[in-house]
Amino acid sequence: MPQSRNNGLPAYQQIQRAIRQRIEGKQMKHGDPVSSERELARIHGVSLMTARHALAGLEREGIVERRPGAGTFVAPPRIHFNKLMSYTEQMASRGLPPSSKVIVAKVVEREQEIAARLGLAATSRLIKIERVRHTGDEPFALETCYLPGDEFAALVDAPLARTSLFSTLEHDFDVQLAYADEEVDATVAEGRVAQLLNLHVGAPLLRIRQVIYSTKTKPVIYVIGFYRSERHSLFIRRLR
Amino acid sequence: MPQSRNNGLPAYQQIQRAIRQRIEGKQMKHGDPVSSERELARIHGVSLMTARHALAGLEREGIVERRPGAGTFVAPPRIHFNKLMSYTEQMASRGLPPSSKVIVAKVVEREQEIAARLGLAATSRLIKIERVRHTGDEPFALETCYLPGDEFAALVDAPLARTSLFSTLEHDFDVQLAYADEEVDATVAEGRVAQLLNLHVGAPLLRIRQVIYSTKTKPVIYVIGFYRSERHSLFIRRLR
DNA sequence: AAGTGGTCTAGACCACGGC
DNA sequence: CCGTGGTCTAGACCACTTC
Repeated sequence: MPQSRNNGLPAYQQIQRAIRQRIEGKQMKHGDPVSSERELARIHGVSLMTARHALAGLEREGIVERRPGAGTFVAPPRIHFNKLMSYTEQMASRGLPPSSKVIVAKVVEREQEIAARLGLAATSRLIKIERVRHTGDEPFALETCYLPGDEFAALVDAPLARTSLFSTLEHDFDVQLAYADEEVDATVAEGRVAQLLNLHVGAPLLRIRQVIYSTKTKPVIYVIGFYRSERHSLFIRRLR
Repeated sequence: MPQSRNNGLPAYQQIQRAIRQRIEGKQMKHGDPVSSERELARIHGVSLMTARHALAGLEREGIVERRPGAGTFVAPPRIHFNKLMSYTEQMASRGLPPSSKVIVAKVVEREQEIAARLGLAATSRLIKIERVRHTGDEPFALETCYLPGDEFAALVDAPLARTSLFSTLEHDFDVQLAYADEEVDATVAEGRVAQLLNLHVGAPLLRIRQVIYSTKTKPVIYVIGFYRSERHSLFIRRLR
C-alpha cells in the first residue's frame, strides 16, 4: 500500500530524506559507504526498485556516488555547481556573514523590456529593488531585481536589509523558486555603477542577467547584476 | 532475457535512441505527443518500468516533457543549458559553419600551474593548442588548450583545422569526455589578445578557464578562453 | 565466493487530465 | 469515463568489484 499513513510522502523520497539528513548532520562524511540497495530495501520495507529509485535521485543531485560492483558512497563535499542560491545562502555556504545595502526599493512603471522578460504587459507595475552586496567592507556586486508589482506589492515594506529575498518569498509569499536561466557576459564599469562599486571607470565587470522561475514555470524575479571580476568568479559544471 | 542479441545496448537506451532520432530528424516537433509509457512498452516488447526508465532519462536531458495525467510531449527547442559541447558542436547546433585558425600546436614544458590543474607533475610535457575561433570572418574567441603530452603526443600532427578536437579524442584516442568545471570571470583585452581578436585595448572580455574530465574522472584538457563580450554570451541554468 | 549496482519483468493501485 | 504519468512489489539474471 504505497504512500499511505506516511506523511503522504512517497517511500523513495522518505529514504532520500533519511540519507540526506545523515549526511547534512555530519553523521556521515565524504567517502563513507551508504547502505546498499538491498539493505535500504530491507530496512525501509520496500522493494529493490524503490530503494534504487531513491539512490538514483540522490546520485543525480550529486549527493551520492554509485560504483558498480563496489557500492554507494557519500560524494565529495560538492561546491554547489549550477545551484540556484540567494546571496545570503552563498555567503552562508562559505561561512561569511551577508552584508548588503538597499539603494532603491520602490514601484516602477513603464519598464517595458523588463516587464516582457517577466511575461507581463508592457505597462505593468514592477517592484524594483537595488542592492549593493559586500564582502567585509568592500562592495563587490550591484544587484537590481524586479518582481511583478501586483503580486508582491508588500515587498517594498519588507525588511530587505535584514532578511533574504528568497526566504521572504518562500515563507511569506508561499512562492517556491525552482530554477533560473542566466545570461552572462563581460562589460566595463562606468558612471553610477563604477561609483557604487568603488571602481575606476573601465574596470572589467561580470554582468549576469537572470530570470528566476517558480515551480509553476512562471517568471518571478528578473535580476541584473554587476560583479567585480577580481572578487567574484562564476563556477559552472557542464555535462556531456 | 535482457540486452542480448540487441547490439548489447540496454533496452531503455534503445527506446531513447529511437525517440531521439525521430525528434532530431524533424519527424516530430515541439509539442507533439510522444508514445505513452504503455504504448512504448508494447511496441518495444518491454515492461512498463523499462519504458518509464527510458522516458525519465529523456526528461532529465530536457528532450521530453511529461505531464501527469496528460502524456509525454516533445520539449520546446532547447537551448543547450549547461551542456559540454565543443566549438564545432556549438556552431552546428546553431546551423553555422565552424571556422578556426590554429595559431600554435606544439609541445611545451615547465608550465607548472597548468600541469597541476591537469593533475600532472610540474615538469610534465604538455600539448599546447592555441586557436582563434570565428563567426563569419570576425574573430570572437581565443582558446588555448593543454593536454597531457605523453598520452596525446600524436595530436600535434592531427588535422586540427579541419577536425574537432573532441571528436578526435573520442574516436582516435578512445577518450570519453564526461564533464567540465568552468571558472568564469571578466577581464579586458590587452596586447596580443587584443590584436588576435581585432579589439582595441581595454575592451571587455569574458574569460573562461575550464578543466575537462574524462569518464574516468581524470582531467584531460585544460582550456583558457577569451571571448568577445559583444559576440558571445554564456547561458546557464541553475536549479534550486 | 559474496556482495554490489544495472537491467528487467509482469503485474498493481493511485491521482489527475481531458473529453 | 478512460488514458496518462507516478509509485510500488517481489522476484530475476548479469557484470563487476572486493576479498
